[in-house]
Amino acid sequence: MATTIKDVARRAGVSVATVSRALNGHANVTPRTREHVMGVVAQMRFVPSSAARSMITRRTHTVGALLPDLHGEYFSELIRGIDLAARARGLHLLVSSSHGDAVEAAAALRAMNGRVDGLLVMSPHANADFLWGNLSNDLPAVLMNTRVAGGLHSSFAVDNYAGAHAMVQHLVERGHRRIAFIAGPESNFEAQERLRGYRAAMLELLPDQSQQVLQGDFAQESGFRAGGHVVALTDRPTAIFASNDMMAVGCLSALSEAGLRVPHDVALAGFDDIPISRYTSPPLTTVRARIAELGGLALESLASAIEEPEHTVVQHQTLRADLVVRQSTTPSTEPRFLRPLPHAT
Amino acid sequence: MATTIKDVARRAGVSVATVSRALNGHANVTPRTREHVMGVVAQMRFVPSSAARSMITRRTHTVGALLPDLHGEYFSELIRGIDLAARARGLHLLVSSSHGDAVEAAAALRAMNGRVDGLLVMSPHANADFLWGNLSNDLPAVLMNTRVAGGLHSSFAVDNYAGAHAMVQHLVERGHRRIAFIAGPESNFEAQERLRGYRAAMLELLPDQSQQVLQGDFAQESGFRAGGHVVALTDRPTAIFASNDMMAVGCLSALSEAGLRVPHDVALAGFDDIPISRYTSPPLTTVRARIAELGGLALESLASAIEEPEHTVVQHQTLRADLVVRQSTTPSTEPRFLRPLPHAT
DNA sequence: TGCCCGCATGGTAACGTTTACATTGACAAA
DNA sequence: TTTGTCAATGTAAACGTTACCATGCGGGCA
Repeated sequence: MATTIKDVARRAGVSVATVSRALNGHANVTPRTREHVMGVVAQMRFVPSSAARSMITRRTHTVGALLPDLHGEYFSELIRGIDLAARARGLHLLVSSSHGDAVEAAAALRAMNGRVDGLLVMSPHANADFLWGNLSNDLPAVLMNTRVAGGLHSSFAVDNYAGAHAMVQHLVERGHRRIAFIAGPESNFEAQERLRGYRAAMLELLPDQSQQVLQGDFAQESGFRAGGHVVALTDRPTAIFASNDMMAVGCLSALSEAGLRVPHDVALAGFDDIPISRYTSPPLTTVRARIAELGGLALESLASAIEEPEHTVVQHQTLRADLVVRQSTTPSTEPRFLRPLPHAT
Repeated sequence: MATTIKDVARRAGVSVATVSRALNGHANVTPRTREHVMGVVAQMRFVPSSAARSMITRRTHTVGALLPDLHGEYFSELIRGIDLAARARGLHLLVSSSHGDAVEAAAALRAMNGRVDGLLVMSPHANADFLWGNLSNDLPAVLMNTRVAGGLHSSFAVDNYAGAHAMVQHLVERGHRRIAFIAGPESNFEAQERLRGYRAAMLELLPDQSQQVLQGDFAQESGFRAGGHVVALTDRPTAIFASNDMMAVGCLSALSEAGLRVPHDVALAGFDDIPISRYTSPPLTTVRARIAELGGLALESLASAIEEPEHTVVQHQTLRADLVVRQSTTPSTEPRFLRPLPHAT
């Protein structure tokens, strides 16, 4: 049915090898022949079967992305960063998202095997055993925001710990003492790191204050609930640090429903700097996670690992997380400003 | 290097044909043999080469999604809907997003050829010529939110026209006369339909009022600018209808910066009902576009077109867009309510 | 007992491409 | 003229799987 390289060769009056060479820009083809062949190719609207091609070249020109059950702008930013970098490299992107448990993630991982030249993995289940058990040994993989540190795979991560630490410091500098924290899902590595940053900073800067951690799950709804909870407290915190922007937005909604004004009655901060955080009212003080950049960097690293497997060294890079101060923690008369933090390892 | 079906056959002491049959759950294989073979397969961690497999079966078990340059929650919701439905069907998802111009989109489309069993297309460039020119004729494709109506491909679309119409009607019922509209990108089909709905409803319900359309591009920033513009008007509108939620959020930010209270001083409405719209303050009145459902339905349709190409009929389905009334258009004392609209064709 | 039928399994030709190797022909050097 | 070289092209063998047909074997039936 579909036209093959043989049909093209016949029509062009050359051999299949010549067609193949012309298509792949090989040397040793007369410009005249190449031109003629390409003309026939265009005329017949021939597209080489990537299956047959990748069968022999052992390249699919596709990378897989194994992602957790992500919502909202975090997800779209990540995909955007990856997709952009992939297209620039001429790579296709096979995504597999939203698998709840480890079994599902393992199945997804295995199904990718053979379909992709490399893998981008961001998964709460991605520990060393999981990867070893489900990943073909010779398949390059790059990890994002996971805890497998000393493993065989390169990894990229946002410096969640330092970011959270800096945010607490900012709040303390603004005079806050009772600072509540809305945590993310317990199994999530990023959530753990942010919580760790909060606890460390509190211990360091306000050793006498008790820490106040509310459970959340990174979804807006949980931020809303946490906000409602805070409002009802007798000894209300003067500042709330939500461990992601989505929850901060939910929390903001709960606070304003309760008639509390931000930042006058209570200061509020988030984490991620998703695009929408600039447009809440008041605009949200947060930590810039540069998620798109994370995805792009991970893909670049993966792509070079694919292209030259032997020259590749395993690297673990941490992306700086900058504090972004907006009105949700400062009176609106003060100018907005952006303060970079020193790069943490 | 990698283990092949031959290795498995040799180790199991059977022929490759038997291994293949066992793997694919074919009939005519003794349970005993099958079990034995599967044991060896598991032991050797053998994964069949999907390239070789799809070369002969002419199935890749992958569908492609060609998407425009989307941002924010609209994008993530859409992908989520598609991905979920795809996994349920055992299909993989190859995404290609964010191509600015038609040339880039055409390249992306052609590159998908042969890698996928079918295509999900949402693109401002997706007119009949574009599709015909770049799509293999025998490749099933389903369109989302595009204007190619009478074509060869099934299509699914949100009823943007009726949704926008209903929103204007709601605002009129609440006593508004001067209703401004923040439009989306001019080339975008959805934006056009929403604008058309606004104009038609205005003409029908408030024939003497002049229409007031501000240009936007669906990004928050443009909503923010439009909001700033409205604030400065001498004969200020009493209601603003942003043609998507992202712009509404941006607009809300501009309004509150200017000291205007929503909905007391000015009412505000959006479109899409992205998750965040429930958590703005005040919560946003909007039109529920059910984007995830759109993606899921489109994929279901595509999947059945792939499975039984001859039984498939071209269908054009329009998804009802329900009005969701929240506090941004009603005083907060009134209860929130949800009112479904009659299904429009 | 002999024959036939059906079932489990084996052998092998596809699938469409790339690529190593073979072949051709032209041209220059001897 | 002969011969060697090199560029351009052709030929055919891979790649790993599935599908088709052949084969052998055991059992039921005449």
